[in-house]
Amino acid sequence: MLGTTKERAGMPAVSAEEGHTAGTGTGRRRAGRPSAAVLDKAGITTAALDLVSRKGYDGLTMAALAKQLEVAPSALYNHVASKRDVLLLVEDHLTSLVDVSAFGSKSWEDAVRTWAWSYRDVFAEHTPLIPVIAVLPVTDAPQTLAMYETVSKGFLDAGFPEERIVSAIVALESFIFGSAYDVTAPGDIFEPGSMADANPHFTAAVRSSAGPGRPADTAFGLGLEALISGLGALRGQAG
Amino acid sequence: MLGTTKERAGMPAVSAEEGHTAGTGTGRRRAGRPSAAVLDKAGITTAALDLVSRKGYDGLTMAALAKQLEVAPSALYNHVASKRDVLLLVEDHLTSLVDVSAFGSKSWEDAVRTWAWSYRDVFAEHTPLIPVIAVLPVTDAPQTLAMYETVSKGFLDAGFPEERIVSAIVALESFIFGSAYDVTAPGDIFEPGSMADANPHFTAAVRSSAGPGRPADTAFGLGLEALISGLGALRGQAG
DNA sequence: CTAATAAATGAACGACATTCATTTAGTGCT
DNA sequence: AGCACTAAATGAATGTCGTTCATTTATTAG
Repeated sequence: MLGTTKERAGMPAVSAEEGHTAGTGTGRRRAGRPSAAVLDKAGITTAALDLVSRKGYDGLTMAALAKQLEVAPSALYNHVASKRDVLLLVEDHLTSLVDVSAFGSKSWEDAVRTWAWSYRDVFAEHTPLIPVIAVLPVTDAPQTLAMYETVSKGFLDAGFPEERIVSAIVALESFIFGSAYDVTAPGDIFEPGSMADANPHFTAAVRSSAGPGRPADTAFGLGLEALISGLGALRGQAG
Repeated sequence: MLGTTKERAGMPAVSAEEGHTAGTGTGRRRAGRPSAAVLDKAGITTAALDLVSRKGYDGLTMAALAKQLEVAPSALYNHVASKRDVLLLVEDHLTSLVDVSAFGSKSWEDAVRTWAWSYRDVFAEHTPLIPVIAVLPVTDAPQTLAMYETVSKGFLDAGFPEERIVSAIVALESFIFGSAYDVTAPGDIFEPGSMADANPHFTAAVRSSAGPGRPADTAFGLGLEALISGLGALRGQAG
């Protein structure tokens, strides 16, 4: 019931832009409602993104967020119900950064490729969001919904049977989310170490797998091309 | 430096089995080292699994774990360095439940199918582990390493070029982890709600996507078959 | 004008993971 | 045997974090 009426994503003038310099402001605000609202969802979102980019997700605490916005932590709860809500705001903003432009201008294969790589790259920097996203109803995430709309239309126009589109997108998305983790994994994650002798085939496979570019990119490319050709075969079929 | 010498996974007699009845024991243990050790890694692992199955991952706290084992929370830190360590113990145990038996007895396609479904099913019940696993060096996880060994050998025997095996496994695993989340997602996660009108193609796709069985299973089956046929094409090729 | 609501402060709470001093028991060395 | 060292437990304490609540002040609706 709180904060439902006013806030829009229009970034109303100043507060969001100025607040997070967190600088040399003379003193604290006195208690009570200020004449101009200090917080809104857009400002909270950009402050959270800023904080994450500087301090990582460990640094994204309600207290740190409040400090950046120069408010008391409890003030945040007039605009979001929980920290999870903050993460949802961040997630929805990030989704708007995913490149869906190739749907409509390129072939289905190229469009999926562009979209998937972009999607993975965006969330590879934000893996702590993945457990939240994956169980998140899209209802509360307009940008996410917009992305699905564009992608769905691309699949439909490419001749996909309507009943299979959601499954195909979910399959791709699952692969994308899982792959986002790989990007941040340490390079030696598969080093068998002292147990190399007991696992000879795997050890040999690891040793011989070095190629150009990041291993995570190689694996992602491999899986993505497999999915594209496998799923592409559904086009033009009956349900 | 602590607890490195003695403990093995051999489940030494009683402690692991009896401890977690947490029942009508008369009183507290007096301070100081007990004659027979109360804790070991195997006991901690089974107690953690028990706790998770009864209370979920929210219920898996160091305090609750200690209570189940009838020790003080700080006693746990003589055997694990952190809660993350506990999660690693749990993860490695779960990996041993994944069915790799089809490698060696069935065709490569059938073996991958069996393995992948089993792997997904096991971790669908344990999604909070996924962020931990995904970045986890296999060195500390012998069961996990053993699984990779079996799968690697299966790929090699099926004619996969050695340099591609790790990438292929990573691609499959990424898909599996991502898909595990879907299983636990709410059924109405894709309901566009009030924004249905603004996203007609996606809304139509969602409405028409109802089929027999769980939606998560449909999507997983679709993606897995695509990956199997796409990756299977690598067999017998040069690197 | 007045009641309701929105938006801020600041104090407090309850979990939780983790650390530390202390106590007691086993182990290895001479 | 005796002694130092280490292992394994208790119990108290700490610091962080998300969240709630009473209170204050300003805006808005009727």
